[in-house]
Parts: sequence; structure tokens; C-alpha cells
Amino acid sequence: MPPPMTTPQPVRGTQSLIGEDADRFHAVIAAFDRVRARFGFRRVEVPVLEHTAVFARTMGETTDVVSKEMYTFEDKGEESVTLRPEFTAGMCRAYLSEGWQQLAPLKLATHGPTFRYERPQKGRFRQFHQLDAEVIGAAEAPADVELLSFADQLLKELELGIGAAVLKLNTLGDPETRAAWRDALFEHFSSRASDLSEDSRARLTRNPLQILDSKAHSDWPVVDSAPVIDDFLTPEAADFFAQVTDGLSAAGVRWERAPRLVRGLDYYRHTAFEFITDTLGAQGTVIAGGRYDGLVESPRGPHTPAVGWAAGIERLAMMIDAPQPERLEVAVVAESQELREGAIAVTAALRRAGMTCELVISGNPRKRFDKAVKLNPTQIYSLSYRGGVLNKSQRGAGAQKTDLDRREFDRRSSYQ
RNA sequence: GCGAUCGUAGCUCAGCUGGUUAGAGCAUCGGUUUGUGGUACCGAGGGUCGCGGGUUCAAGUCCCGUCGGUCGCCCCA
Repeated sequence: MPPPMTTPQPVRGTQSLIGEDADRFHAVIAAFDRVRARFGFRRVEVPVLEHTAVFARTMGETTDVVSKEMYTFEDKGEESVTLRPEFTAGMCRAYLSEGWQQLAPLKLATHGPTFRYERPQKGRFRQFHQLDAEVIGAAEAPADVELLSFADQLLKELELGIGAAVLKLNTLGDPETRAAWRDALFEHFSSRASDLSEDSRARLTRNPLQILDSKAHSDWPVVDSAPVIDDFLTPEAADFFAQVTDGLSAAGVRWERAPRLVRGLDYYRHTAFEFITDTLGAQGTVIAGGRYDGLVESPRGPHTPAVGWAAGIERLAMMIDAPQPERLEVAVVAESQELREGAIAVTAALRRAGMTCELVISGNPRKRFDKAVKLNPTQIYSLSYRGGVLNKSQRGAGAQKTDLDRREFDRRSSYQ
């Protein structure tokens, strides 16, 4: 229990944004939505809250995310529910339980908050936000190309700069390929277990593929000499990967082969990818995804091939240039009390005409003009009495086009 | 879960080897001045020094714990 405090504290790992931070955040979402529409991905909404089984089953009970990072609790109906730690599971659940199957193949996009109980650090929060894109019910390589082109175009429009994020691409092949490769890896790593780090030795029986992206330097020689998947690809799997890479080249998407990029869970097939950056410290992954043909059907669902990716909004927001802040067009100032209603009338007319407008009619009348100046508007309309005479002035650049007509200004500001 | 580092006013910070009623700039509010694209001066409000305990005649300062921020490990978006 937190100790009683006079001022409430935010929950650890959550954040509230204002100003430039909020602008960055929404610039990422705006770009996503723009590109989304152009690629024909349908906008969908799925719940933040799902039955715990939705995530536990699809993500694998032994995953770190499921075993120790989920916000899981019993609701008042004594049902175990979980705040989503990712989107894919909920999207698939909706596909199955909301009758979306009849619309397949579906290109879907959504975004929103996701939750993971982790130690916060740079680019990592307990409540964080993701962009998500999925193609469900499409088994062919063009779907992968479509999905990756979407991600690539999004990054281009965010103007991260050349080389800021590179696409690392790999194939995990079909189940036959994967099983053969896995066996070969197991054999390779078992024979050299004594050279492996403690972490990697633990992975050996649980998931030998994960040793491939071990960060322990001591593992690197063993990893470098490990068998590569290309030697195990079935002709079908090799053809699928070739279609993806040819498609990407045709679409003008730059990529790099990453033969050690893997996914731990068995339902991943064929395409696996990450957009990586070195500008975010330890959290280098900005977009990650892959093909998960085996997910929906396990343990008992219709065979449903699918590909998808998720992106971290906060991570992208940290990488983009600061967006232009919304510029105030007009500040209307009443520099004495009896001119307030006139100022209100002018402001109302300007806002109805579609202009962004702030009203400055409170506080010390003599300081109101300075207050207006600090709002940094394009124009200032001020109403004042000077030497007992009503003085109306419009100041600022570019007045002609957006200006309230002079006569209209006079009429409105004379409101009694 | 592990490690490092930091918590003083709304913000950015100062505060010496512990020593009177804890300071500055900015911001806010008020007064005078100026009189139209960030005037100048004066004044006010605002802090149980993150929280709890300990050492001491005396703790913002030293010690322990705890909560939080930041960065890294792990994992991931």
C-alpha cells in the first residue's frame, strides 16, 4: 500500500504529456492514420481488457510477458481479466468471435495503450502505446510485402532521417524447415554447451533459437559458427522468402538480411522482421513483427494464416523532429473593463469564421497586451481607451486574408 | 527480478568540512512606469528540503530503509 500523501503520485511507468511531447505523440498517430488509409488497412478498435486466457494461450505461458509482466486481476464477477500487453492476440480473438472471418482476407490497423509490468527506462513504460497492423486470412507472400511496405512508408513519412531505422529481415521457414533447423541448432549448441553463458544454457532445452540473439559476448563465437537456416529451407519456404524479398525490392523497400533474427514461439512461420535503430539506447526495436500462420489454429481454431507488426509510439515520438506547435492566429485584448463584451463578440465571430482565437480580458488591464504578446499570435486585436477615446487596432503580419473585415470588426466590437 | 545514479518553490538550480527565521532566476499575481510585437522598477503568494526512521547539542547536508525519476542488465514495441 502506498503511504498516504498530500499530492497524488502517478502510477509508476505511466506518463502524462503536454506541449511538445504531446505534439510528438500525436504526430506519430496522425502519420500512421494517413498511411494506413492509403494502404487500405481498415481502422478497427479492440478492447483494452480481455480474458486472461486470450493472451496466456496465444503468447505462450512461459513467455516473460505472460509469466511476469501482465496486469492480470479478478474483476467483480470473479473472472480473470488482463490489460492487453500487445494487440495481436486481441485482434485474433475479435476475428474469431465477432464474425470478421466472413470479411477475410482483412487488412486491419489500430492503435492504443498497452500494459506491461516492467522496470521503466528509456523507451520503456508500464503503460505504453502501440501502432498495430495485421493482415489476417492471407497466406501469400504479397501480404507480407504489403505489410512491410506500410511500415516502411510510415517511417519515411515520419522523416526519421537516412539510416535512422533499418529493416532487418529473416525467414523462419515452414514447420518442416523450422524443425530441422531447430534440431541442428540444438545439436550444435549442446556440443558446445560449456562455452555458452548461463542464460543461453538455460535456453538450450527451452528454446535453442533464442540463443542466436544472445547479447552475451562469450556466446558470439559459438553463435557465429551455428548452422544457418538457409541450409534447411524447403523449396516451398525458399520460394516464399524469395517472393517477399523480390516484392520488397520492387516496392523500393530497403532491407538487410538478419539470419539470426528469430521468434521463440512455434506458430511463427516464414517472415520475421524488425526495424532497428541505434538512437534510442537500449531499446533499439521500433517496429517488430512477422507471419504467425499457426497462431489462430492453436489449439483449436480454423486454419488462419496472418502477418502483422506492432510499433512503439513513444519510441517513434522520441525519434522525430519536433512538430510545429499549433500557432495561435489571433489574440483579442480588452484593455479596459467596459470593452470586455466587445472583445467577446469579436472573438466569437472569429472563431465561427474558423480562426484560432484567444481572448485576453482578465487580470491587470495594463498587462493584458503583454499577456497577448506572450501567446505569440499572428495578429493582435486590441480594444482600449486612450485619452478617453475608444481605440481599436489590428496588428500583425498577413492581415489581409484572414483578417476580420474592418467594418465587421467595428460592428462587433461595439457590442453593448 | 538485478545494478548504477539522482529527488530542495510550478520550472531550472544554488545551499561550503552538519550551525540562526532555506535562497536566486524564470513563471504566477498585484502596484507604479511605459504606451503597442516580449519596457523598467517595487512588492506578494508559493517549500513540513520525496517519505519514514536513526546518529547528533544541532540534519537540506551524515547513516539505514522506502517510494519515485533517469540510465543500464534481462526482456521487449
